[in-house]
Amino acid sequence: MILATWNVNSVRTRLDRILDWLARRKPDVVCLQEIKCRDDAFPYEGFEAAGYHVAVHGQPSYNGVAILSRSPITDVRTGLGDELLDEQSRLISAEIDGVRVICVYIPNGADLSSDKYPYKLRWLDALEAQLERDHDPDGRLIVCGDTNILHRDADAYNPYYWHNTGIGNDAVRAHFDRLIDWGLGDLLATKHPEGGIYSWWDYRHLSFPQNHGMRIDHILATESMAERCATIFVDRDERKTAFLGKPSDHAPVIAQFN
DNA sequence: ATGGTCGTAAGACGA
Repeated sequence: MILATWNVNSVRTRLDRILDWLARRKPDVVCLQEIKCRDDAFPYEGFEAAGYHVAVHGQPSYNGVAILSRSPITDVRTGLGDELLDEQSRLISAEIDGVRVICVYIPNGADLSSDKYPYKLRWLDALEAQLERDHDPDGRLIVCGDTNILHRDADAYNPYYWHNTGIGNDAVRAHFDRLIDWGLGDLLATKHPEGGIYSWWDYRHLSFPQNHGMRIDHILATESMAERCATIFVDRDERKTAFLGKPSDHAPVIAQFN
């Protein structure tokens, strides 16, 4: 099974590029974030014609997540069971071939003085509660998406810049630690502990050509899935403008499981 | 290292 996660920054603007990528990479499961459209505006037809089942949890303008799968999707669930947090569409999960796949778009958090920062902490609390309540670290589980968390200094060009922000401060890193402690492995960090591999580059400041990026898109998995992971990489070509036109500011992360 | 870019949707706002 090939599984990918990709913050596409608008699924409608990026549709042709995503379909071209699906044809080339042939992933079995794709978790999309920032689709930025309502459920009824999602381009189902293109993905279904490409052979994918689709589960969507949309929202106009901001946020929105979806799962694509070659195998049938069952038991779709959305949100965190918290009225305030579920005003924003940031979580969808489904059962696919006996694996629970949770697709997340964790809040950015912004500056620590912003009210978006406590919102992020509340969101992470609720995610951890959902794992405790509904899932089993001994089961087959993948949690992936745009986590908006810089977990290790090795995962950013300039980690110090992020240390006093909602992306990389100690409190947010401690939340990531708790996900690991619960029983999730960071598959890319396990395979490539040296770091220096990024999944996001700011649109500004020529960040991508200079490789001034950060790894904030993760594929986390319980041990029974982690041990089946053969390869994992960031598909950097999808961040290139010259390749197929306007890219998202994120590149896909792709993992292959035996 | 963040004025400098995007997407959405029609002027900011979020990232």
